[in-house]
Amino acid sequence: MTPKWRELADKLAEQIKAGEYGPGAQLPHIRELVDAGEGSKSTVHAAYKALEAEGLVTSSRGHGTVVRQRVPLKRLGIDRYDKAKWRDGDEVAFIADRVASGRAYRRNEQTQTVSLVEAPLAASEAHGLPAGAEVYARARLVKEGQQPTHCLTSYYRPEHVEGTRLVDPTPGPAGRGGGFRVLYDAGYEIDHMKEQIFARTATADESKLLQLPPGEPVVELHRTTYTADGTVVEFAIGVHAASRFAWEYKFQVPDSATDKENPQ
Amino acid sequence: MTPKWRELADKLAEQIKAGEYGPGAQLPHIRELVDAGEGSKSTVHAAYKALEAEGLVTSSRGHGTVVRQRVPLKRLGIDRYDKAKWRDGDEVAFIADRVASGRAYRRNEQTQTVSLVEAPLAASEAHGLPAGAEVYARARLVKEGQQPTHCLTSYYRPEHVEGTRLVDPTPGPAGRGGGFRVLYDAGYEIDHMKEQIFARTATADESKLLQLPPGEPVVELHRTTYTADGTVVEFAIGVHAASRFAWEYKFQVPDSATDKENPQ
DNA sequence: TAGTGGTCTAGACCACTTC
DNA sequence: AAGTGGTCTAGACCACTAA
Repeated sequence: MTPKWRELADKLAEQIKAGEYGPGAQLPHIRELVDAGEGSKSTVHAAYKALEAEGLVTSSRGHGTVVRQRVPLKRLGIDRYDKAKWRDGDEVAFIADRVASGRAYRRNEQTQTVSLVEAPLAASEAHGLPAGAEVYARARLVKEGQQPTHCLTSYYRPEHVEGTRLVDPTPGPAGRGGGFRVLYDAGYEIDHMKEQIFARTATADESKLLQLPPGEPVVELHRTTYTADGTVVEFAIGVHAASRFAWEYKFQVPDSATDKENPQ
Repeated sequence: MTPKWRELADKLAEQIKAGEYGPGAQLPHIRELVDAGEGSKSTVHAAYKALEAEGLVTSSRGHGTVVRQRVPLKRLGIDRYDKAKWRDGDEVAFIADRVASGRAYRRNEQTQTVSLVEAPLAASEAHGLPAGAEVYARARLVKEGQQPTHCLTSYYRPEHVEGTRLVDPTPGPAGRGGGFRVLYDAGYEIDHMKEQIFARTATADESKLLQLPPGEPVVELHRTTYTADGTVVEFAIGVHAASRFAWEYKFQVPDSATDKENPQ
């Protein structure tokens, strides 16, 4: 037996997908549907909550229930790390990202804090340090206009960054060229990377920080950055609002029969 | 004002994280908490639903509410496509996956259907076909024991696969070596790939198919497979239960200043 | 102040599982 | 039959927004 609220939710979802309610359109008010005989207030509310969980609508008190705008996914390819962007030019990496994607840059779209902390487990493992070793953590919250889109925390070994402007706790991007430029100037040129990606629902804290509706998925990205000799110079953890990003990777199909030194 | 059901859910979540309720443990029955003064049945139920949406517990009628087992993330690296697995050996690709990860293979863990369909938009674009062109769709649902973990639909151009055993609608993997082997035997050796990844909440249909609690995140994977001359021979869309998989990619940091023919 | 969604209750009833 | 979670109602009340 499919519940009544499910049937109502499916009916509305179909109407939304059919375009009967376009992005930004108001859905019928809860009390209207109650009067129309769709069930009690709790039942209609349950249907609306399901639609919200499925990412189709957002509800807010005083306003009503509105069909969500779908922001186009920002595609993240590996050219966002192009050395030319942060080594040769004056651009800060993430500004280059904005320019490339045709979005305007505004000040205060990124805030950062730097501090010496006990490394989280994943960070100490990536750096090959004992559990609980101290590392520098550079945390930033990145916004698109008013709306936070993701937060990113980089972990550095103290001996790699002490004395550089990376550990200067000034808000804003880490100066010209960003973090990779600072490492480059300190003699650590980045060479290759490993990215690990998985999705989960946001914790209560993250929902608040990224201003997400409860239950929204986030994508967690673990990025390990190496120099040519294999030294890990940065390990970063990003938490991204899943609705805003897609990742893209291109690679050769490996062949262990002929390719004894396969990079992966 | 944080609602009563939220407070109860947070209290229980903390107890779960503290290990007071280990994996597999029974949470108090709804009616017990009602009697204990935690609120009405609906209120306690709302708290339990929240915990379920957060992936901490599963409820089922007749049984009760039980703390979820955390299955370790299966890491998907690009070696899962290793040519040696499907070209040289007898292994079907996904069986090789199981062997590599130390899991037993059982029959009927994959079902498949093959049919000639109108290409979905993403598939026609990937193949460079006009919208609505006909393609072969090979859809399979992959399970881990009883539990479905992901579904995967491959789209092929008719001229690439007609007359091969790929379009023979027999359940089970596409014979020895799987789909890539069939293409190889037909003269299309795969060479490189593009994978696009993003996360979203499951639709109602997917929740049912993958047996996920409502609101669970899924990861959608778009895979485009090319031969050496750039012909697209397969475009696949996968929908994965987010709690079961992580993706891993390694790559060189690009440098457009020296590397004019950058692959990405 | 009026209208919106959100919470909560008490109790009836349903669907499923186990005994 | 007994016990589990799930659904549904009718109505009261709360929190927030807009005019």
